Amino acid sequence: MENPVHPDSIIEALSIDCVIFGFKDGRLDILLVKHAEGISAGKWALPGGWITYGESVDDAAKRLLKSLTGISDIYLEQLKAFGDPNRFPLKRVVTVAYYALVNEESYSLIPGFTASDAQWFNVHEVPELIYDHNQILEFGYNHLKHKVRHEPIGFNLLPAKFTLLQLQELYEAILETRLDKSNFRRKLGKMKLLINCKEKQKDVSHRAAALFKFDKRIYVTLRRNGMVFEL
Amino acid sequence: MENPVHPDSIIEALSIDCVIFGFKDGRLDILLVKHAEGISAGKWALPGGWITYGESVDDAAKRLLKSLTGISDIYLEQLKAFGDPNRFPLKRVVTVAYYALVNEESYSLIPGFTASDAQWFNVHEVPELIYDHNQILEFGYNHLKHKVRHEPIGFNLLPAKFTLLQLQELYEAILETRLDKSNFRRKLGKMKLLINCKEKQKDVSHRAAALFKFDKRIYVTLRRNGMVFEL
DNA sequence: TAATATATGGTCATTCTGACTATAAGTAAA
DNA sequence: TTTACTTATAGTCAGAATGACCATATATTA
Repeated sequence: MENPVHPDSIIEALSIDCVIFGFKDGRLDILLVKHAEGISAGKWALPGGWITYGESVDDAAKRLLKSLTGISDIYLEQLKAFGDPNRFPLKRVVTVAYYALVNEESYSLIPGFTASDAQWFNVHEVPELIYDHNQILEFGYNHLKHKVRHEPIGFNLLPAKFTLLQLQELYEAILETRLDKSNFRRKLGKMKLLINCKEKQKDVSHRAAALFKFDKRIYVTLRRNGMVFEL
Repeated sequence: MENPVHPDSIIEALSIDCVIFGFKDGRLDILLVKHAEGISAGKWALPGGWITYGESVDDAAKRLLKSLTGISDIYLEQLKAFGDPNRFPLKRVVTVAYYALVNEESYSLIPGFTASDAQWFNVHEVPELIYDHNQILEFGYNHLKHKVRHEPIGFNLLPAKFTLLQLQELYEAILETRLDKSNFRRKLGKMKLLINCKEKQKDVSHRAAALFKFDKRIYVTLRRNGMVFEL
């Protein structure tokens, strides 16, 4: 009744790929790695790799993300399994895609041993990627657009303390639309999701804005019960 | 560069399981099959099986659902991959769960060759299932609850022509809540999703209600742009 | 001191919501 | 044939939310 294979050996038919979103200066970015070895060496791809027999699929996603980019302890959630029979050359591989939200400033990218480079790309200026990775990215972006309107997950893309304008620009970047500043604030206020840090922005050449953090308790409630972020 | 295995042989590490919801007489049901052979013979389970090298994961889900229950051409969408290393005995198997919405009356269940029985169970009276199938079911039910509030997918559970009360009872069953009849109608009316068939209900012992069908064009728009079904 | 950039708060007509009420149109029981 | 019962369908109304604005405050830089 025991697993006949070593827990460290990989499951040949299964891989992981991560769609990692970052946010900086009002732009929504996506993290890509350049393959250092294998059949797609030199090409850009979503960070990913193989699952072993000893770990859960979720754990594999965490491990791979960390080993390829140095990023850990972030919002990481399963997106979808991609299982077209011809999506991968050489053999049949189904990949389980994950998506993650990162505050870009908090992490310095450290390309791992199978990646020669790791870099942020504007989500609208992505190069051609290997296999079906462009499709996976597209799917992930659409998923994010939908999800951000019903759950307060966008905060994972911001630093711990942020201004209301930063938050608004984040939503504008994701949803590709312009929002009314005053109405946006009113809506956020009623949600009770934000806590005023009683601090001011620094080093800006205009009136400094108040800094906010978000209330994790309310966050849990809103995630459970859903919310409506029609802006 | 060719796949070294026969397209009909199965991918050992991957399976499919389907969470199939049905609706009848105001009750939300779930379809289960009783295994006829193998290590879990005699036990209830979600309908599922193995993926072959020659088919996509989506196609495998369709094939398995049809061969186990006789049901085809329905709303079937991927739910999530479940990948705990110990979820399946004997060997390491990751399963890709799908969920489907069916109008119960439109199909007669035909247990397939590896299932000795196929039967609808009230979603709140489900027996103990094999492996992690109770967890998968739970996940699927929560997913449905969320999704039904942002996309007009509930209609897949109803017959082609239905009354407004039937639609309301469907939402009440899924969301486990009571809704105000008058407000429900007003909201549906504004959505422009329903088309009056200009027909009346028959064989009821009270005033007959108008029958409606739903507008597939509006449906596509609402799925794309999202909607809010706060009732 | 003026120009300008952003912050922050407020107005107001319109629409939406939730809780109710009222009437209509059928069947079934008295 | 009248009455009871069931569901259908329409309407009311106060309060909340929305979208498009406007006004003022506070900071830096020319």
